[in-house]
Amino acid sequence: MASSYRQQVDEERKARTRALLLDAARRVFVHRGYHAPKIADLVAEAGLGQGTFYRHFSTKREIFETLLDEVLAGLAEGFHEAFATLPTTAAEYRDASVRSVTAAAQLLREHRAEVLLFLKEGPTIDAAFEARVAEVLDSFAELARGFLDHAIRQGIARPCDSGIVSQCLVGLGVRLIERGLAEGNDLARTVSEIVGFAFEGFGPADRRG
Amino acid sequence: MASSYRQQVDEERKARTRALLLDAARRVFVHRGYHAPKIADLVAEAGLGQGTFYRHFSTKREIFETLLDEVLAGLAEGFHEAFATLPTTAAEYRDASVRSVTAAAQLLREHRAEVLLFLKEGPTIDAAFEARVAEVLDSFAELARGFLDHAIRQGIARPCDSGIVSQCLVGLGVRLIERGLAEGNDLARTVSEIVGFAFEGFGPADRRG
Amino acid sequence: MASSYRQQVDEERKARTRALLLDAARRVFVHRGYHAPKIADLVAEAGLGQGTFYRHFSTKREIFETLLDEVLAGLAEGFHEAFATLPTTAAEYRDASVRSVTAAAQLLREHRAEVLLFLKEGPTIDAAFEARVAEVLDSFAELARGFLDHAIRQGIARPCDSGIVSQCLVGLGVRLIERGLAEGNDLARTVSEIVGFAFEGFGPADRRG
Amino acid sequence: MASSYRQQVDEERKARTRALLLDAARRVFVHRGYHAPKIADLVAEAGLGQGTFYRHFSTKREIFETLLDEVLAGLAEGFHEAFATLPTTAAEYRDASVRSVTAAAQLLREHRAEVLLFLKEGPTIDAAFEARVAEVLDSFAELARGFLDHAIRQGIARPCDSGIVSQCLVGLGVRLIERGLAEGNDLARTVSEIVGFAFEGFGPADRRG
DNA sequence: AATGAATGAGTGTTCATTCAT
DNA sequence: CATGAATGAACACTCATTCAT
Repeated sequence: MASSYRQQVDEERKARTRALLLDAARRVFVHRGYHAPKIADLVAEAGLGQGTFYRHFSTKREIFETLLDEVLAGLAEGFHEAFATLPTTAAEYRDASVRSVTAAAQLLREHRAEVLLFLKEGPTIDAAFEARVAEVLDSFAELARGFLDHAIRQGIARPCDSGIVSQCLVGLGVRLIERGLAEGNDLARTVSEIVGFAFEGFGPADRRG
Repeated sequence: MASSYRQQVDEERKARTRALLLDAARRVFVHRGYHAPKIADLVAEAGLGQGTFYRHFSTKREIFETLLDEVLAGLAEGFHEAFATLPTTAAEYRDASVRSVTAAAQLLREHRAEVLLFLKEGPTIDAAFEARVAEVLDSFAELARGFLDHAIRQGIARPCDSGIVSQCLVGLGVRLIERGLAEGNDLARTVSEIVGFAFEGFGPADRRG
Repeated sequence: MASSYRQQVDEERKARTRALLLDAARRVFVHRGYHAPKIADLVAEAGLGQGTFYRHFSTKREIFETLLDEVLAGLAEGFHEAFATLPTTAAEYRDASVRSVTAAAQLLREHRAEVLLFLKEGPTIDAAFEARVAEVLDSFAELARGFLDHAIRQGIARPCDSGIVSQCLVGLGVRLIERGLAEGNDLARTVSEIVGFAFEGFGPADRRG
Repeated sequence: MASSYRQQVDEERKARTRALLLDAARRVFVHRGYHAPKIADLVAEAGLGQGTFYRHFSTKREIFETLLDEVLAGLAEGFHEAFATLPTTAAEYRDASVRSVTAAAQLLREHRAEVLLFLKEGPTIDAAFEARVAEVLDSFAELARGFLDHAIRQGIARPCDSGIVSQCLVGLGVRLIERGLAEGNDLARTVSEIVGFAFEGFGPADRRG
């Protein structure tokens, strides 16, 4: 019993130390990128000993990946929720889009620093990590494409190459995150502009009914 | 003078060696990114001695920046040409856009590897380099915004927040380059889809006249 | 506290390692001078790893200076003692000089290797180090000058330019150290000759009373 | 004949280049010491090409030694002259000493920078060079000892250990050169003090007749 | 003969990793 | 479990030397 208690205390301490490391790593990576900081910088920020790092992670890459796994896992649920329902009528479609995009933008805004980290540094770590980033973005494109194909079939959307257009939507979203165009109080405004652009482009209003 | 001849010969040899280095660096960076290769890898690829590198560049960062200065300088002219004229009527506007976007896409396609290198690795080198990349992308956004504002004033385009929409266009373009959606024979097709999307969005066709 | 114990143990280990380095450096510098040995030679002599050097010192210059700070600090006390008292009568003066010079010579003899190192290599390291050596020698000259001026005022010494004569005394001492003329059993003999020369020169005995 | 003319022109050019190198080396060594400057610094100061150095000398040590051989050769004659005659009477002895020391001091003053270079840097180059410096100083000591022994035998000088006293005289001289105490207009004064000190020491005047 | 571009062995220095405490 | 001193492989960089011109 005593030993089991001891074991539990140790486990908790270990978990706490690990959390300190991950938190420090997040701050350091966000501030200085992936490549510049050394292991020594991470443990210094965490206020821990040099050797402690290796009791929890074996490389800088590993702690970086762990960090982003956590971030992605945190986002996944929110996204699933944001894009849960497929609208069926044209009227619903636009409103639903505004709601979904707003929810997504809010989510991303809350985790902007980490998301940017993932987008910016991820592709430069190694081929495997680059593939992960590509996969995530492609999964968004797939999501968008699903909606778009559905809408086209329903006659709600103009027939178009959904493969290309969905990638455009992803690119557009990434750029807006990078530029921080949904920061401050601009969110509603920005979402409205995005959805407007996505639905109608910037072409002449008079061509529309 | 013999000495002047000697001087010229030496200069040419030096220029040739420098070109060998830059060329090798381009191949290596495109293949393995900025961070992974060591100076030794660059000179090995160039077939030159280790010390030769330092007669021409003083850091990896310097040769990388030189390389991309050359690439950007090479692209600048082509872009200037591609977007030289502002159309005045709605009919012209779309055709002109197709022509310009096609020209730009062709240009980017020819230098895709270097452009991707610049976009992917640039922001991870240091703050100064990150700023340069941001500046280049923003200058494209500014270009787009100028066209858009002009078109809005002419009544050719729907009134919209040109600041946001122009950034969307940049993001969309970057994503298509990254995904290679204008490779192969798809260029005309892709351009047509982009322009279609940009002018009309994916909204219902029936809303248009 | 266990952690305080740990801290102390680590501190001691670090101090021991530092001492090993300084000791090895002394042997190597004495044997081969300042310029010839590489950092690698110092750590090899100490039986330590290459990187260990940089945990304690940042340049060869730094360890050299540290070494000589220690030597000078060690000598300072002895010298202070050796030259503590100002004699007041002519009879005392000569005896006191013999005692002081003997004590100083003994001290220097014990640390001859390091003193020679300081005198020989110090001025060739850089301007700052050269200035330090000059300062030390000048401080000896000042010391001598003080005694001399005192003696002149007391009528114990012949009026002379104490600035020049004190520098002569320093030079004479340095030379005897360099030539090792107080080594072996010659100390008493040498001191006697020096004091004799300093008090009476080599001029004809018959000119004296 | 033509070829012989060409040969002579080439030889002269070579000699001129060699002189440029030696002159530049002297300036650089005097200014920055032996160890700090690289070959590149020597040729830069000479305004010559990097490779040119190796057509005349094979190492930095060689040009340094050549340089000092020239300096020493230049001094040798002057010294020989300065100390040519052995005085025979006490009266002569002191005057002759003043004359000799003055001549020597003038000579050294004219070449002070090179002499200091030799004294300071010489012993830190390698064992062989150190031995050369020691040999030169010892030869001066031998010279002094010869005079001293002669004077003692003549009853002109007080019997003393001429081995020790002659080394004292050398050390005293070296120190005065180092401190520059015979610069400016002080030469006569300094010489007078030196000779006074050497002949009579600083002991009480009243002990003398 | 003089040149200066090219060279690569040699060296200082960093930093991920180990391990005794 | 946590630590931080010690480590040495890895790397950046220098500079004496060579050699084609």
